[in-house]
Amino acid sequence: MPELPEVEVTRLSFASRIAGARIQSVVLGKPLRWPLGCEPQLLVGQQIVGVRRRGKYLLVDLQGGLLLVHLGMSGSLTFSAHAGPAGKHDHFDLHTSQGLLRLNDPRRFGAVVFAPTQNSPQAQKLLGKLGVEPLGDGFDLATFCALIKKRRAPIKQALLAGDVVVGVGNIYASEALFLAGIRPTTRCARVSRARLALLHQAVRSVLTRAVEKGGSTLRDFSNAQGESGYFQLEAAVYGRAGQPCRVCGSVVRAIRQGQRSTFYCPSCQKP
DNA sequence: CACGGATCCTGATGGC
DNA sequence: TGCCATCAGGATCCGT
Repeated sequence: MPELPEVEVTRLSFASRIAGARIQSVVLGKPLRWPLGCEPQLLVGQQIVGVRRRGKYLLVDLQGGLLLVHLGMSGSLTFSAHAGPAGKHDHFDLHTSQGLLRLNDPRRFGAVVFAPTQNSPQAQKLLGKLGVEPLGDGFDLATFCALIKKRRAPIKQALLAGDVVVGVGNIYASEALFLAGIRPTTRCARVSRARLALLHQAVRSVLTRAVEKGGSTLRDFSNAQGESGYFQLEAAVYGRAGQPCRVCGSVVRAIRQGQRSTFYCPSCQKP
């Protein structure tokens, strides 16, 4: 489901409300992608210090460790004062003194994993190979160019891989490449430095705008307060195959790359 | 080691 | 309450 903007919007919607809460009980549903990695009882009584984000992971800091929460393709979090009974797709409930944090995830590609510290093997297995944060200071153009130039894969695949820059998923990869005027199939090494500079800026701007809009283009996205209706951000190319490009009027095309849909404008985006 | 494909799972949608 | 194929926001694992 969620790319960086949706994860960040989710974080912003409950981080301050859950901070300081004490965990009262943990209820697990069906298995998620990975096991929790500790006895649920270990969490009970711990205080929640805060919620950070790394890539598409939410890091729920506890006094004695942290929970790494990933929403996979179809996950969403809610945090509410009054807890209803768990539904069919509610697979992780964290009852706290300040409300219930609940993960709903029909496809169960998501996960909640406990780690004793962020440097522990459990955490590093998931976080250790992640690329730089696109909205942070570490996302500098020279490093971005150097890493991309080393590769031979199509540029879109490199964006999605997450080991150069994190948080860019299938929707925003197509959107950023459109903004930069780069054909998604172009091999990394063949993208000019000038266009990589445009792409570097496009990644920042498309993600920033999506966070500001409250999480985008996703049809069924809602934040942890259950607020939806955030669909103001119009995609330039994603999901618009056969429709006219908003810039030049050419017909937007859809192709498959690595089992994922890619959309582009054949005249605005040059190979 | 970098790459491409298969894979986990459920639900929505559209053709027949 | 039809059946079947295809597709969906992710990312790991495995063979080459």
